[in-house]
Amino acid sequence: MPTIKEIAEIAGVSPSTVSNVINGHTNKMRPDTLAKVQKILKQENYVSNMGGRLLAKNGSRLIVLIMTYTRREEKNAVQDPFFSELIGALEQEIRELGYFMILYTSSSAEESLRMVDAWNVEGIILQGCAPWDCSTYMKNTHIPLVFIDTYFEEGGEKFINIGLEDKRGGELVAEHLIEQGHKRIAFLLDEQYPFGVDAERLKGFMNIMKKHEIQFSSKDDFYVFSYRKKEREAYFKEFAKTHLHKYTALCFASDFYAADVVNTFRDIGVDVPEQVSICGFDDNIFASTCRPMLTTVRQDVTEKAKLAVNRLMQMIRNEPIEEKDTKLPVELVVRDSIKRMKQ
Amino acid sequence: MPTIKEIAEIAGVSPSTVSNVINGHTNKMRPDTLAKVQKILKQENYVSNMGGRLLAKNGSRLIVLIMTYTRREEKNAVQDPFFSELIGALEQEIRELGYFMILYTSSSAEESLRMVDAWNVEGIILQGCAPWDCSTYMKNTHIPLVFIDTYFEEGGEKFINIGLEDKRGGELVAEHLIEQGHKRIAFLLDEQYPFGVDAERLKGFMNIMKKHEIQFSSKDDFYVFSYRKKEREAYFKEFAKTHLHKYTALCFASDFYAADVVNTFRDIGVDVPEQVSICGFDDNIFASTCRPMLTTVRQDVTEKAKLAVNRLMQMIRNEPIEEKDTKLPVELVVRDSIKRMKQ
DNA sequence: TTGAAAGCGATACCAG
DNA sequence: CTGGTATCGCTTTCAA
Repeated sequence: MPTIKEIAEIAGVSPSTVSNVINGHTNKMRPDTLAKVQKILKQENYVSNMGGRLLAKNGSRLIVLIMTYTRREEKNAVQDPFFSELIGALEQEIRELGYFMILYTSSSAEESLRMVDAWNVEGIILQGCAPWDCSTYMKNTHIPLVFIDTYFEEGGEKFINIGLEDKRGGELVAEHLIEQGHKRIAFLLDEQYPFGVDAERLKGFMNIMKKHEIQFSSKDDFYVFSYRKKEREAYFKEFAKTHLHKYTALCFASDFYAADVVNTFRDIGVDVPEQVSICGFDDNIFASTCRPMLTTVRQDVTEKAKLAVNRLMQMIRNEPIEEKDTKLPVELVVRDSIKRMKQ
Repeated sequence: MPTIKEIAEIAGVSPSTVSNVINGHTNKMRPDTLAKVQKILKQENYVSNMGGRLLAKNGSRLIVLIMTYTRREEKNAVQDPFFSELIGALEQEIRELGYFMILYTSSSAEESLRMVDAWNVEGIILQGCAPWDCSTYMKNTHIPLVFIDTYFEEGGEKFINIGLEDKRGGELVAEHLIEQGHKRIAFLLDEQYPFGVDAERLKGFMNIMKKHEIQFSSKDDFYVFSYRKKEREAYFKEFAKTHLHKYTALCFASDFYAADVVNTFRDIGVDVPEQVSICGFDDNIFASTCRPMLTTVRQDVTEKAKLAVNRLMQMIRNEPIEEKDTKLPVELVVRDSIKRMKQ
């Protein structure tokens, strides 16, 4: 791995000239020196030493993806195909732009930011940040920062976020169920006091229920299960015994849980959708890998990743951002887990 | 973010002394200077600048995970929970050791190695490297390098690898099926000429078939389907019509495909395990998320990740490695996808 | 149009 | 025991 100095020597020019060629400061340069240096650069297989770059305060070409798992800390979290698809798509975008991706699961905002400083990171993509943590990040760094799927407590209009029409998704679910003749519907979540995407999905759902004057009480028809597999499945079994008779349809904020319920119900002889309809959210691999296949709301994770990186690049290049909070469209995908009720 | 020089100034010592404190060269140092510097380091929240470190040829604290997708390039690859579990576990280990992880999906070995040089990477973990590519890596770098799940074409004894008792896994499958009274068994793969883990799994399977003198011809009883979802499912449906009657059990080299077959068969009214038994491999989330749940061979991905990082650290610290090719144990997990046949 | 030199932050050697 | 100084590779400013 040759250095700039060595290249310069071979080319018979000074290191500055080589540096200029590399960095494209090439407007007032004689074409033949340019050509000569470029040729040697290529032929010697020059790779710029990142240590030098960093130190000289040139860009580090480093983007860090910070993932903060708030719950589902167990294997679930990491086995969730949403994460791997996101990571994969992000990495690809970043690499194709000539950047490198550091993956960092955050224990604390402070720690994350220390490492951002240490590495002179050019941009941060933050996934799974809790609303109350966002401002910690914003206050303590001026590095370009893009949130993914985040809803903010306050001052959110200053943050750049790539999210989803979560509320609309919830509405789609409710509209579809009502259209299919369902009138007694429950919503199940893994969090007593939902926030972020789950809260929005629920909100949209409730909006439509209200609009159509269908009975739904967030006290009686909203149920909370555990994110831990064993407890969750026990809960579903219990639910089947004690509450299921009250409903014709059950809604979930993710396919992961919806698929789990379908399986658990099957194990105890509850037929989906004959005895109860189930609706998921995300349209990830679990939706089509489950039988019956889930009716669900589709989101395009790869698109989300691409947009996040593009937005970040705009910030890095100091371009103005017209749309700070992007909400990608959602779409209802009708499959087999919802039964049409007799009117 | 203060620099060493600034810390030195505040402490009233020289930069060298501060550096010595940071790097633990502290044996011949007066305890009070040590204490003083340490205090200021903490109070000023010192974070060492990685550019400086890199340039001074101190460790970069960088580990790169290179993932080479050979096939299943589509969403499957990246949605495969194996990858996310591996990535997650690797990141955690690496971070806890005070290192940082760069994630890089490789287009070519050369490109990967250029970036390894540029960043002064301390260690490489290589997942999914095809046998014929391994030596490219080995020949062109002296950076510590650990392979995951790799079988080598030749000279493999020089490589450090963390793998699985794949062959034993194949044996377990065959033994179990035979024990359950199956005599007509097919093996299905997504590759005409399997290599790596798939080849070993198949080999182990065939060994046992031969040992028990049960008919299995790699010409007639070995089937190749496509890794593309649509084509694959079409293939399975066709298979059900034309070949299924010849077998009582079907073996796969991954839960991903086994679960897919279970679902596809269900769609066309083929009952698993009543009409045919199915066996998977990996015991990942698809195995227990599928109905009937899959009988399969368990591997511990997290353990694999931990071992890989530990082995890499040994190499980085120049410690001798007693075991170059580690094969983690496998275990048969009996669930519901294999029927006991009448003898 | 090109080059010399300073400086970025951390380390290590050697002198005191 | 501590500090001065050269060094790593690259960028940038300014002078020629």
